Amino acid sequence: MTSSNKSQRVTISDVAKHAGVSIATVSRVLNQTGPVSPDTVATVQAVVDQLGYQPNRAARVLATQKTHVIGVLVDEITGDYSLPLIRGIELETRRAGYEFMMSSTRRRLVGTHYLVNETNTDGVIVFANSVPEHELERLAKLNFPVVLLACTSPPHLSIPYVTVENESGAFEMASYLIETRHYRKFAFLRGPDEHEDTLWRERGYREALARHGLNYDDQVVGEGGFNEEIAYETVTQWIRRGLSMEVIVAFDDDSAIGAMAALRDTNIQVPEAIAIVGFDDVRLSRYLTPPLTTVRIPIEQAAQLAVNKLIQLIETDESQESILLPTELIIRRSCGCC
Amino acid sequence: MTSSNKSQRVTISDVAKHAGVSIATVSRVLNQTGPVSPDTVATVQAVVDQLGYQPNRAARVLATQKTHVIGVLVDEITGDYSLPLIRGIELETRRAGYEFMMSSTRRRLVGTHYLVNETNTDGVIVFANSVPEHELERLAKLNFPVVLLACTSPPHLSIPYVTVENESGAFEMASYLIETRHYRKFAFLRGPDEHEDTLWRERGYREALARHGLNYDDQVVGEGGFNEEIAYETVTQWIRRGLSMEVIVAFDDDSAIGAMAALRDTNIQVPEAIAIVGFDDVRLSRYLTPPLTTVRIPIEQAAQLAVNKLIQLIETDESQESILLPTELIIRRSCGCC
DNA sequence: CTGAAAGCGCTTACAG
DNA sequence: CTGAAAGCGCTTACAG
Repeated sequence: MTSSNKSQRVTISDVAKHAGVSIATVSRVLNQTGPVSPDTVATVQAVVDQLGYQPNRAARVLATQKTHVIGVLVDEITGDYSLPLIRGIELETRRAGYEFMMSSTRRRLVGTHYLVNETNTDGVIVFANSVPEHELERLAKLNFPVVLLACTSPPHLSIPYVTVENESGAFEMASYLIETRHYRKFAFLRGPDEHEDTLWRERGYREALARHGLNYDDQVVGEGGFNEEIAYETVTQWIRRGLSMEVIVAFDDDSAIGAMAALRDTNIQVPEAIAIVGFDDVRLSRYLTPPLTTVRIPIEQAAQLAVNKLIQLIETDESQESILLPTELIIRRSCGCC
Repeated sequence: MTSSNKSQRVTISDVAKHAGVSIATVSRVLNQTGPVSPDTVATVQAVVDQLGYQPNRAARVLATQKTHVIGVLVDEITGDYSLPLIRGIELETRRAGYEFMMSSTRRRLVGTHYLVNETNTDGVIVFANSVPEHELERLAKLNFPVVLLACTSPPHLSIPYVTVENESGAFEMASYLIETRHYRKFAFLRGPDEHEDTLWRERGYREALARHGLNYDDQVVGEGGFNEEIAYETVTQWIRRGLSMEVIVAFDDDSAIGAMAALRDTNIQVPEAIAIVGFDDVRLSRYLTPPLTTVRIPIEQAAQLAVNKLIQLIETDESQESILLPTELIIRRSCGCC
């Protein structure tokens, strides 16, 4: 091995020296800015290749005030929706020649700033409720580019966002269950209140029930927590207490999975005795026994659009309207359809 | 909104001015380096808080030659193993006060450098075969910190690595299938040759078969591709051609899932007619019907260890031995056990 | 304990 | 078409 670590990294001065030009000229050919004679371009290029020169990122960032990095703030990297989300972000940032830095906010060290912020990115994507409102306010005050993913903006901030039609998705699901499957006795597994999805989905279900003369509040309602374990507990309690229901409507697939496990462990047949539906359509859902009826949300596409919107905001300082992506009802056996 | 974007961001000079000290002093209290009087510390801290000052990252990086960012190179962000991998990396980098940048190398633009490299990170984690050997050579020549994850080092480079005991995992699985389940007719769904896991697992299976007087090459062997679709195709062809087997041994869970689908679609009972086993133990596997017998690999833990090793390499320029994590046989119904 | 100044490696008006 | 020089916002010897 050669001596110390990075001392010998080749810089723009090295290239300039070898090519017999100024560093300004090297910079110009590298960035294809300003006029340079073809001969000069050729020599510089040759030297760059020969030396394997790559511009130092920090220096370039400092000079241009652009990082070409976008930040991604999520509450936790867990749950099967995370993967398409990350894939969408990676795909689209790379396509745009950007990089991304992701940080989860949940268990962050108290008192420190977020690891990913306005000092090391050109803008951030904020997933759902991962960042408290006062931080969004701070960023808005700085006029720092932010796009929300999977939630809407606090009204007074009007931050652009990309999310999905939770309300109509829930409405359609409930309508299907009532009109086509003729269910009347529902049990709901809600998500966390902090999570905006919970509110919209509940609203959609309420609305559909009301339309058919049913009252949401008369139904069995419990905590699903967007979480397998919590849902398992809740459903087990329901069974123990002898509550009756025709269908369990989970506010996301993870809690539907927990519910299904709870029924299996109490020897209750799905969907013959009790039907189950979810929300999200994670990869697992189609493989369950029975396969899970659910509402598909286009999370990868939403992530890609959020990236595009953010980059546009960064580069042009303007953003068009926020985006509400359609959801799709996915009928499988768990709802008793076939 | 205030005028332009980032012009009004507060810098160290602003803090110095407000506090009536030099920027050197501000820097000293911020970094807790060098001696500063308690009074000065207090005033500076007050000004920092009041102005909401956060040091510019690029400037700091340029001055210190440390990014506090590690790079993660993967071939593609897909497959269920990606999630624990990312989670492990995020958890451990954050714990160490680092950030990470991830980039997939597969569909990268030809001719450009990797987006994540020695110019914007202090070191990189390279997953499996995502980076060609000549690039590893280039980084080694620069003495740039690299840790391999889920593969071993090219012998002449001796790069530290963290991977799992694929060979003994495969050996144990095969031994169990032969000794306890008494299978003799195997069909293997191999992974891609470029993927080192394929080689080690195959070696483990060969060895176990040989020990029991069976020859690997006499068995049915086909492409699983670490991929559901490819495995589905292969198994469908096997059935169509009337090949017979007692158990399908997939080199990863994704191909096991594809195999299971193929058998279901040809009305062959698992495990009664043909048993199936996988490798990895992704989240889905326990939910399949029947649940999948497989070899669990501790991917999240491996990722965390890789991060630790890399950071140690960055900070002390030395690395202890490479790590081979144990695997665990997970027996479920798909192998015909119960 | 504190400050003036050099330096990190680039980009970009400004002259020529 | 090309170069000298200022500047981006920090850190860190070096003096005092």
